[in-house]
Amino acid sequence: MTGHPAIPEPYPYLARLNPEQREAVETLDGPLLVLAGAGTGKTRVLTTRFAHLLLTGRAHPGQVLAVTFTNKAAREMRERIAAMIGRPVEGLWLGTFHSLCARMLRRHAERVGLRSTFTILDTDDQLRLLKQVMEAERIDLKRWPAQAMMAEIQRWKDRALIPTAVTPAEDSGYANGRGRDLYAAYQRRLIELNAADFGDLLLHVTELLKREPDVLEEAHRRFRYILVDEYQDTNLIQYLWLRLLAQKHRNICCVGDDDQSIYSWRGAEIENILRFERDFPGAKIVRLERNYRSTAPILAAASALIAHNEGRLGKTLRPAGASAEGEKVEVQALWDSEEEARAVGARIEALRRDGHALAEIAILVRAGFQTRAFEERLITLGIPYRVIGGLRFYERAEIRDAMAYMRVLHQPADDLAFERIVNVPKRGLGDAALRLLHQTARRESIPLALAADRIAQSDALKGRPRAALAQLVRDFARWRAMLDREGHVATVAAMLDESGYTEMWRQDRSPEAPGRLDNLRELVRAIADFETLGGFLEHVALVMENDQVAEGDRVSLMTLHAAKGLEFDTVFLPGWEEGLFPNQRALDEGGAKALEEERRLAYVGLTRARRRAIVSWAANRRIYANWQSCIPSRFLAELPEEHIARATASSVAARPVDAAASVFPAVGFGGTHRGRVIEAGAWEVAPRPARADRFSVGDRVFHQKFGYGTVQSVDGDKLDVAFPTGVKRLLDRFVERA
DNA sequence: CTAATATTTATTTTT
DNA sequence: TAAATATTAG
Repeated sequence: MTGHPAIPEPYPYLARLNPEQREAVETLDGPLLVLAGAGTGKTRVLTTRFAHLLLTGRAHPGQVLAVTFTNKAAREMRERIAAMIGRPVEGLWLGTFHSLCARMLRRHAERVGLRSTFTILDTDDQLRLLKQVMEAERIDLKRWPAQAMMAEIQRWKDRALIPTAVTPAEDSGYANGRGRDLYAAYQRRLIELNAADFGDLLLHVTELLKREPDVLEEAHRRFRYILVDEYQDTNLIQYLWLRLLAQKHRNICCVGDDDQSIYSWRGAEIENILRFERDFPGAKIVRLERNYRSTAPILAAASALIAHNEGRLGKTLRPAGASAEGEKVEVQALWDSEEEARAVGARIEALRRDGHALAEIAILVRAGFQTRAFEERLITLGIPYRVIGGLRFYERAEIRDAMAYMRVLHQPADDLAFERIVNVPKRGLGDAALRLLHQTARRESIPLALAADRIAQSDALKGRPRAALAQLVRDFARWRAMLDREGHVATVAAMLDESGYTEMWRQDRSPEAPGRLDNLRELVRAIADFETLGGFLEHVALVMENDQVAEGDRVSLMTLHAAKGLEFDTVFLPGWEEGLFPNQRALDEGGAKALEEERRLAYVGLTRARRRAIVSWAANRRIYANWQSCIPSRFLAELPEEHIARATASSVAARPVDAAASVFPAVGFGGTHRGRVIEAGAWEVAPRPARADRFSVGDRVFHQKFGYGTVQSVDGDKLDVAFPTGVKRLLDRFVERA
């Protein structure tokens, strides 16, 4: 890869780059767009470029602003830069849009009416607050769900619109056109609570950069070079923020892949990357097209598929090196989602027998509910797996409760937190007490915590509630004093104990309770990693840590969205049916544009695979209550025939009742594929018995695996059958009359 | 305040 | 269908 071995290279790491990568690293001045296809060494370019800026003396660590979308990406980049430099680098402005904005906003909080201790609200708090605002404005929440209003507010914030900037054209007319007022009231409440939601972090900072020349100047003085990862996923306000920061020096390098833009529904505007050249005149564009990840057939399949999209800058992935060979991409037609799960399970077993690591296998689905069938099958087969995504640690109720205690301790004006814990554990402070608290707080314009103090000293409440409230007020005063003397770790531990919160879970007899106590212990342990309570709270708000420790050799199960940025030797892509993928609802909402985004999702899925991609679709799928027969996804027809091996399970082929089955001719099983015999047994395909062909108790039956047995009971299509090896519960279609 | 009952709604979710 | 949420009754 090195062009001139005779000339000594002052920067040896450059020699490890291919020419395009090298160009992307060495073009330090002026705007640069790096179009980095999947698996083309994007992260390497980004980190090398950062290190190069430092090592050439172009910039000090604090003069580079590097933005990512996820904390994971930021962490990875930080580690790789440290590895290249040879030591951890201090003072980097490297992080997510939100964490960088939070950092900037804390410096200038007072300019937007906040204090630097402001709380960052999560989605749950946001919604609760908005509901309160809407109730106060006498909006009928049944007619106008707060959820929808929240979505609209978020859309406005993504588009950099403060309440006064919302024009009728941007207003959907929600709540009889009162959306804008509600938005304004919501923003006022946030300031009163000394709080900001996620959108505010960018909104406030962008407003500051626009309005306050000295803030902008300071930023320009500081940031000489800007690096942006995943540029295709930026929304309008992120784009504006970047443009404001970059307008002076114009040293902005954006890395992205328009073909992997899959977050438009979160406000991402693919147009940002498509019109980069117009936004930054004189911009240079470098394309990274050498793919170091996947085999030629996988790349050919992915390329052919994505070529069906119109709005793209255009790139072709070429296999790097000698990976021109490889297995064809398999396309399997199965009877239903259960057969699909069995086929995938059997294939995984076979891979495992051949010595493949389970950690190198992933099942990528379009929608979360699809994982269930696979989970059940993997459990049955005893194959370890992990589901990535889903519940996050900091979203669990016990963690959020504990966090609320800490928030009240740290920032007594945090009414949302106070409200959450005032009666957790139960203190006899119900609706009536809460209403009184709110009344007092509103009348005197004070936070709830302070109102609690007033009420405890007055005789507005009597008996048990009054004593409980007084106790809570005294407790918080004591914990706050303790915080200064004994530090945050000891204080939080004491607070959770003395408040009775831990005791509440100890008393709880539900099966989850012990796990929750474990989580609480883990939480207290995590606090020790931070110097201050404020630092910890910010971490939790912004770094909703979601990556489970990759312990053990397990199959990964996740959505296609969650898979972006990951890679595996073997990737299963089930559920390629019209309606599911491409998703009907997405199509209904977004039309042709949405179809292209669905296709990009398919592209992302395929390009996750290094060596093997197995796509499948099921002719029947149960949607809610009833079964529905499915048509194969149009994406299947867009795959290039010469790189594809198609197979149709006999259960589908035997029943060419609909158009679905006739699209692919049956190939049957027991055929050979790349020289290996696929045993029919591995597919566990059996003809379905006709509807009338029911079993009754006492019937003798035969099963492929368990042999002969006797039917013990019948429950719909499920049978309990006594085999010599024991009683098994199975579906009637897997046994035949003996 | 809790428990039973009715109602709703089911795509993706980087922060 | 089934889970989550909202409402109502006790």
